[in-house]
Amino acid sequence: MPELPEIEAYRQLAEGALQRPIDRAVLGDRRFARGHGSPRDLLAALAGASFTRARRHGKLLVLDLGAPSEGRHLGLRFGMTGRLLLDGRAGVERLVYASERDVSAWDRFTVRFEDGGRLVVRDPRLLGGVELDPDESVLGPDALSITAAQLRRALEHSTVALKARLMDQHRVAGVGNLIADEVLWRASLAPHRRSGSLTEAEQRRLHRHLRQTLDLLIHRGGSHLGDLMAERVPGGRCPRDGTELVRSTVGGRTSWWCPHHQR
DNA sequence: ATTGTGGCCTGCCCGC
DNA sequence: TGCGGGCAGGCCACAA
Repeated sequence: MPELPEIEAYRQLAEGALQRPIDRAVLGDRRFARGHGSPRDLLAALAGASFTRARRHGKLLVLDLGAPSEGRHLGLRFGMTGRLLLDGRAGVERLVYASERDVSAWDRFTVRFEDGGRLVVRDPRLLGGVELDPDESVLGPDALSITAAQLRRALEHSTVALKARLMDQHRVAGVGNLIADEVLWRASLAPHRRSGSLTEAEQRRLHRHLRQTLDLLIHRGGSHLGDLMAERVPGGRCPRDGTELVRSTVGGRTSWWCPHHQR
């Protein structure tokens, strides 16, 4: 599924869409328009403009707009099955849990450029969305660049499960279910640990593994390429010590973890 | 304010 | 071979 590494790949792909005059944009499904503004206003802001910058904040891809929509921003979300395509090229090859079929009926949002090219969000399940001027202030620090002090503030004084807190986009932006399992496994921390119970040493360890893991997965090319991924199945074993992994629900999400070394 | 829960959405896999 | 139930989880509305 698209987590931070995939969105980063989409961002890099979208850089190829900058400074290209937009003819018009089309919504393949009205439900894909999110936020308070009307779909009409969203499409009107794009016509005749161009993208000036491609940014990423957690799992939100933001394309800044130039004249005549200077100061406005297009936000793209990809849910768990959304892909980004530019001129027919995909941002990532493989997306776990998502179909890899090439079905244009799943094109929920298309930006047509005057040069004939297209930027497309293809999302079978409609869990993603497009929004004009998304409120970025509700997002926590980006997980890739978060400082140790910021992570400590995101975790402290809470009895909520550590994993739930880590996945709360208002606290830390960019960590999804697969990466949360991978990071906690690497940091030897149990997902159900109370967020505020971490010692300073554990906080530092988690911070180090969070950034290292994201960096690693970006370079490997996907959130599904973690060392734990293949074992997130019944009977799966810890790649570190061979212990059978436990499956439990933490923060409403399926979690796989090692009862031996994750404490 | 904080926290937990259920619903949305639909392709895919498994068992019958 | 076809069919139906269950599963996947990011995000949001809603309740307590």
